[in-house]
Amino acid sequence: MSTPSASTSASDSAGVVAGRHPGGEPSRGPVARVVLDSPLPQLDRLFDYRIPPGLDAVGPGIRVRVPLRTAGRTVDAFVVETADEQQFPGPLSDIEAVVSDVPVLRPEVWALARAVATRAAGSANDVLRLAIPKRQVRVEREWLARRSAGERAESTPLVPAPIEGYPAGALESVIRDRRRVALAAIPGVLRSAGGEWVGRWARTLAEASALAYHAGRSALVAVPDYRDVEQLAAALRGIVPEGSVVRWDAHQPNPERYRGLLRAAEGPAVVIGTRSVVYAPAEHLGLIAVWNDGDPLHREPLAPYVHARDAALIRHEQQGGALILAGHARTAEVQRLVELRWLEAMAPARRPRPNLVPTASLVSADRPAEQARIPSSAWRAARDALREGPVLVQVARPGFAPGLACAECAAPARCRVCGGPLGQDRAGAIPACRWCGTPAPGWSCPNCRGTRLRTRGRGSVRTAEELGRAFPGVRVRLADGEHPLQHVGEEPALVVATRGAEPIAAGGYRAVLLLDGERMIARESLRIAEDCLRWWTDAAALAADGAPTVLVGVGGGIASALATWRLDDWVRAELADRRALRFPPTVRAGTVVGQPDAVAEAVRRLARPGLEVRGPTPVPEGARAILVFEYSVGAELAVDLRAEVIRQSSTRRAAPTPGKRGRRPVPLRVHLDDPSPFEE
DNA sequence: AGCACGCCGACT
DNA sequence: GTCGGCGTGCTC
Repeated sequence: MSTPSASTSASDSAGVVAGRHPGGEPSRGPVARVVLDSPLPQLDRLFDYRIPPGLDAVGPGIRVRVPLRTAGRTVDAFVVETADEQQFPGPLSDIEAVVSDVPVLRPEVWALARAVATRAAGSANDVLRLAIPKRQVRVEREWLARRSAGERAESTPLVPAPIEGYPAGALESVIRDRRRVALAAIPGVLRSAGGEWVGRWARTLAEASALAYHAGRSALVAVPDYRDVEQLAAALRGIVPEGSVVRWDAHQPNPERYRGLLRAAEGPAVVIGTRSVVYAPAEHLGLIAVWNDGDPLHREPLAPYVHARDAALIRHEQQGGALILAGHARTAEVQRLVELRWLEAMAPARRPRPNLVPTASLVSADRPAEQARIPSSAWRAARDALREGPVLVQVARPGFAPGLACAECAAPARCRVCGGPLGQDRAGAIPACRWCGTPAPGWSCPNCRGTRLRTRGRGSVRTAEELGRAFPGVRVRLADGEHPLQHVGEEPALVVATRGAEPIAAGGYRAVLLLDGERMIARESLRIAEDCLRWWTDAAALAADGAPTVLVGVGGGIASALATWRLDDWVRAELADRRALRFPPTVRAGTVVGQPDAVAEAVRRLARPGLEVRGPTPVPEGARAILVFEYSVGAELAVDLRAEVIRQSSTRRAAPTPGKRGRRPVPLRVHLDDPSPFEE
């Protein structure tokens, strides 16, 4: 077989269809082109339907129901556009009903969904699911009532403040001239106009958003999690009118999300939220910003798996406006764009010089057990700082003991169900698997039949207990996934937090201890160094100005990059290393998973210069092939991959195992820019 | 997904 | 002669 073309037999089949319906003259009259709400890849294109007399409300963006093939079967659809003449050559069916005449699919969002899906070899439908929350009739009625009453969300505009910490006027001109920048955030915390303590980064992005808003445009800001959304919301108070801020995150109940959609579509707004906020409606886009794009939460786990940063780049190209990719530490992806001069690098007016102390050596044999993990310099820093205020202690893992081992033979204790490591949540708790959660009471060692367990490593709970004993009289507070804590006051306290769960302290921490650096950096992953720098800089950024941050147990280049805050030098070298190894993001990589013969056939048909195929290799779901390819062939490859998915989904039937009828055919799953082949 | 169309074996 | 097997392809 030769290389498949994207439009294999489009003209043929159109002819056949027209021939089959000799009575079907292309008709005149109002026609709606709709996108069907169906997961089938072969239905992921526009369909023409006649707008019957009486359905005057049909217009772009509204939700309708349409018949599909047989009477009785109807599906939901969004009207993308209306026209006077049909494009489809056969006879058209009528739109069956208008579900709601509120235009919820805005044209700019449709264009974005289509482009994002095409680039990722996925369905625009799947993207629309992220862009448009479920309809809420009550919310819609309230909104319509308010609107017909002539109420507008406008309130008195506030005067935008100059953006602090960057060269005078620099960031302002980025918003005004709609440029795109890689922004180095300034570490530290400050009090927002509303009196709450927030990271400086949040203030900067709030001010940038306000500038866009005051120019009569919308700003979209994507952050990793709801805690960051709250910081940003706090930073925006007093900077833009209350009614102009829309929150867009999964933590919100659906009615709130739907209300947010309607509000964002209404006109200029500052829409802040987690990854899917990049799909929020914004007819006039003044700014799209992504905070901390290295955080894995920006990866969308639903097909077509598009990273918020990538969606933001596409949206910027389509709609213009300023683009800001900001973080304390720059990602390799952003560094690549800086080196291509597609992004300008923008640094603070003065290089931040946090008081950072790496301590490589940990050996302290003759000290009490509680202190063994903490070098004396860090110990002194904590003790001194605790006289003045809160001290942050960052650890790698939650719980009491992240690992357990046989007390006799020292073999690591593993889960009988999945082979994962056993751990303990509390001292003396029943051991449980850290991967699947299965408890393991009455454990016995498969190696030596021993039944006693010994702890390996220290989680947040154990660290907190030990520090409590070491600093009698000091309040110890715990912050991790199970014990969420967003703010602490300025009274002395030891705050033990897992990475990423650090609360903000009023006035900043008087000292920060990064305890498990050695353990964190030891993990095997392509981006582990990048991740560590992000975890450490984000924690160091919570320190009060001048307060010491001690990185324990890590030396070498990464420690000095952190200590000197020369983070861009470091990521430049990192990207160079990856280029030498042909690793992302200097090339793109993707995976194709499905039945072994289907995957094999797909990769055979996709072969081309600029594409390297690794595998297929067996995986639980069948087989997986890894595609490594140049950016220059990405667009074409995605289109051909998509054609292959459609071809297989409409021709392939039951599994090749004979005899077994009705076996569901495993669809071919495509995941472009999948990081998994490079982890472990 | 459903469902129609189509081209080969045993029935009134 | 035809009823019906489910393989193949389409859904405006």
